[in-house]
This record gives sequence, C-alpha cells and structure tokens, in this order.
Amino acid sequence: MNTEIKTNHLKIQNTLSRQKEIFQPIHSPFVGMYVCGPTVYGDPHLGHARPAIVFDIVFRYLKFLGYKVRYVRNITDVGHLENDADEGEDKIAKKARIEQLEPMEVAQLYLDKYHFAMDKLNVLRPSIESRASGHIIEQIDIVKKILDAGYAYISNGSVYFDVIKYSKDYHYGVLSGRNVEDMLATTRELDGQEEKHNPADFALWKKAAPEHIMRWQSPWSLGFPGWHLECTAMSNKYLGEKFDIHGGGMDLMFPHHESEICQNRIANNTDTVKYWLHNNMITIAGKKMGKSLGNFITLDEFFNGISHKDAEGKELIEKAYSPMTIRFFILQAHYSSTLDFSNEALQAAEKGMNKLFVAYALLDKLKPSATSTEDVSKIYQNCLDAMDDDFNTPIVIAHLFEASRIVNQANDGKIQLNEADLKTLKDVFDTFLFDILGMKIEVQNTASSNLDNDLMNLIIELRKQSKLNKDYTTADFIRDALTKIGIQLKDTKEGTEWSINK
RNA sequence: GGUACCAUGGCCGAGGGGCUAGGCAGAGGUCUGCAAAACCUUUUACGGCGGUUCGAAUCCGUCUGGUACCUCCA
Repeated sequence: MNTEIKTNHLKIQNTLSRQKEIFQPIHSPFVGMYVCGPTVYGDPHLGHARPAIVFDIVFRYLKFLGYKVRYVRNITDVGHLENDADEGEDKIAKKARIEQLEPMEVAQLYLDKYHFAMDKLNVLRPSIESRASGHIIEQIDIVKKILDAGYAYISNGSVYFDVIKYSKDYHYGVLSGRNVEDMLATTRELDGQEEKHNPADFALWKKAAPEHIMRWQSPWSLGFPGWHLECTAMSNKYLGEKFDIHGGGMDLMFPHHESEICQNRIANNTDTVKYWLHNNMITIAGKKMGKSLGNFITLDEFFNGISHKDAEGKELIEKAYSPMTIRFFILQAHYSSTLDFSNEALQAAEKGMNKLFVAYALLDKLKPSATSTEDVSKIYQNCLDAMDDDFNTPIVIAHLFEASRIVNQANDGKIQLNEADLKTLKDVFDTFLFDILGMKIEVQNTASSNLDNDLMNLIIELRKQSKLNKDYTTADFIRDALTKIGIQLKDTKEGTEWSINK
C-alpha cells in the first residue's frame, strides 16, 4: 500500500494508558474503529449527539489524513434491561408492551428517529451499522469460545463470565482502575444474583423469563445474549481480532468496556483494542443529561424550540436551536471535558458560528490585492496541529475565528490579501470548518425565490429614495417593520443588504 | 465506602512551570442620518491552605466542593 498519509503526528488520549499516544494503526493505511451506539428505545437527546459528533470528527479526520477507515457502530435493539424494572425486563420488550407494538417495531421507530436527528446534525453514517438482533449467532459463538476456554460457567440455563478466575490470570480492571477485591468488599446485594458464583461475574447468556418476549434458541436455554457481548461479537466480526480504536461514552467504561476487554482477551487470546477513546458527558446544571435522571432534552425539542418543563415548571430551552448550533456548541468543548448545557452558552455558540459563516461568505466577495500584509499560511498549519493534538476542536475553532477576523479586516480595507491568501483562507474554511468539523451552512441569507428577491429589491429601492430625500422617518419605518417580520437590513458601502433572521 | 476524574474571569470553554487562547456578554472608540455589521481598545482568572522551584494557574501534598461509575441503564 502506498497510500500517502498526511501526518504521523496524530496523538490520541488512550484511556488504557491514560496518556496521549502517537496514533499508529495496526495495518496502515487501514483503520478499524468501533463505537458504542444507541439503544433504540427512546427519542434521541442531546446526550446521544455528543458521542455521535465526537466520533464523526474522528472518522472525518482519519479519512482526511488518508486512512481507509472502517467505522462500525452498533444499534442495541435487544437484551438491555430497565434500570428500575423489578424482574429484569428487557427494555425493548417493556416499551413494546406499553405501546402495544412489536419489539422490532419499537426499535425501528426509534432507529429511524435517531437517523433523522443524526442526518440533521450532519453526522456521517458509519461504514457498518450493525444491529445486535442480527448477530445472535455470532454472540452465541463467543459464549462457546469462552466456555471452552474455561472462563465461564453455566448456571440454570444462563452463562456467566468467571471474573474471579480471569482476575487470577489477567489484569482485571485495566481500563477502569478497579480491582476485584474492592468490588467484592463493596458489592451491593441485588436480586437475581444467586445464579452467579460471585457477584462480580457478568452474564454472557441469560435464560428468558416467561414474560420476556425477545428470545432466541441457544445451547443453554431460550434466552438472550448478555449485555456486553454484542459489541465484542460485532467488532470482532467486522474489524477482526485486533483493531485500532474503540470509542464510547465515559459512562460505559465500567462495566461495559471492562467486560468487553475480558471477553476479547479470552475469545481471541490477545488484547483486541489498541486505543480506547472516551467522550465525556453533557451536563445540565452540573448533572449528567440522561434518561435515567429524566433531565434530558430531546434533539427534536432543540430543533423545534419546544421543550418540556422541568420540576419547577420552567422551560428548559428558551428558543429553537438549529442542528448546526448544537453541533458547533459540542465542538467548542474538547470531547474529554464535561460540557455544561445552558441557553446562554448555546446562544453564544450560535452567534459565534454565524460569525464564521458570514466571514466565509465574505471571502468570495473580496477583491485580491496585488500585495499581501498577512501570513495566512500558518492558520492552516495551526488547525492541523490542533487536530493532531487529540482532536482539539476548540483550538481549531479559535484559529477559524482568527481567520474570520483577517477576512473582516481585509473587507474593511485595513489589511491587504493577495489572491493566494484568499485561496488559502478559503481552503482553511473548506477543509476545517466544513470537511473536518462537518459544519454546513443551513440558513439561506438570500431569498429562495425570485419573487422574494424582486420584492425585497423594490422595498430597498423605496427606502433608498426616502433616504435620498432625507425622509428618515419613512426609511426607519421600513427597516423597523421588516425587522418585526424577521428581515434584517444592513446599510453597507456597496448598498443595502438583507437577510432573514431566524 | 471504593474506582476514575474535575474545579479557570459575568457565562461557555482551551492551555498546562516563565510566552495574548477563543467565543458570548460588559465598557469606550472608528464608521454611519441613525441603526446593524465589522474593526480597534479595554475591565474581571486560574477553589482554600501548605510544599518543590529563581519562578506555580500549571508539579507534589492536603482540605473543601462537584461529577461519573460500582456489574442485568448503555
């Protein structure tokens, strides 16, 4: 393979080593990346947007660098249980009974909603989007492998991973820093654990209770796969026994990813994942936004500006926020930091984003100077360096603001940019803002139809006549009236511009 | 209680031993009939207490506060 890779300086924070490591794919130029996707049993909310967007950036940047990336993201449509359900009821099954739908119908409904929201957020579809329900056979195969290796046991039709045995032979807790002794000392008494030899063990296969309607035949019982197995089965199937990146939310580190490491180690007899990446949570008033806390805001609520009220009867969101505002807001924080939601922060993001878009649009209108007073080439390199430093999108955005300031200064005649500079600046925006950060201009500043344009030109012409006659009362009346219906006028040297405010 | 991590100016957020982060908001100015936009200037900072160091927001200790996870929520 002689594909050219544009950098060898990409560093990524590996949760496994808790350090930034130079990214070196196992089989360059190919990169395998697996990311934990959504459980499709509820409306997609802001918490879903973060990992999707974060790993969309990783996907886009690796491709930009010249890697051939296979990005696999799962859809969990089986086997996960309600937190507060007394009898360990399958999440999908529970919802199905409530709504009188087939489980797969529920999964399909929310999967479609998820896709719709992600498309709006300009999140690229993964190379493979694998569904847990479509990989039951693969999951059963892994259970067999682990049983054969002696690291699992059958108990009353269910199969459990033997964590105690594993911890004697391997380092249990490499990812999360936990050790088995502490866990045994502090474990809580939970129902349904009598089948386990040890509370630290986790299920590989679970026999279905009578009311459990999602079930499959297996050598052990009519049941469903354990909760950490699907990711192991599907990542192994599509990316192999060793692959480069496994991503997901920080909340998945333990036990989900820790269990995956155990399963992989025994099933493949190797350390399957080279780099573990974890995105941090979106918080609201300092608390994780999640379904279990009931403090989540769905993406549709953001897009439409209609939110449910919180416990004090206060609206959670003040206005509609466009998908790109949400995306920009998320990218203004590094993926490894918590990001606190507030209306003020979102509105700040919206204004900043529009500023970049306006500067980009201005680029096409600038006339190149014969000479240049600026060194714009370093901006491109600065953006590249920021991305190479563990996908530091806030720094990239800071550099883009610098680029927009230069564009505006040139527009004001304060500095000179030659043709090459303009091309470089356009390239900076095209490459980083649009290709890598995945932003897109969503609001048309000009009219969609000729009629709108013609009417606006007529109104602007009338106002111009008023101004020439020094009839500012009429001129201001026209401008104010247009403002009221959401149209903003700007008097510039070249004439009056108009745009539609959201 | 255990494990992992966090604490930066009015708000959101980078950075991480000496070098302006950035955005939003505020103040002043340039331009304009007035606005808007843009540009220029500008105020507010690294939770408390110790320590290491010529020098700490950055390293170490400790205290306080907060978050996530602790195995059938992904």
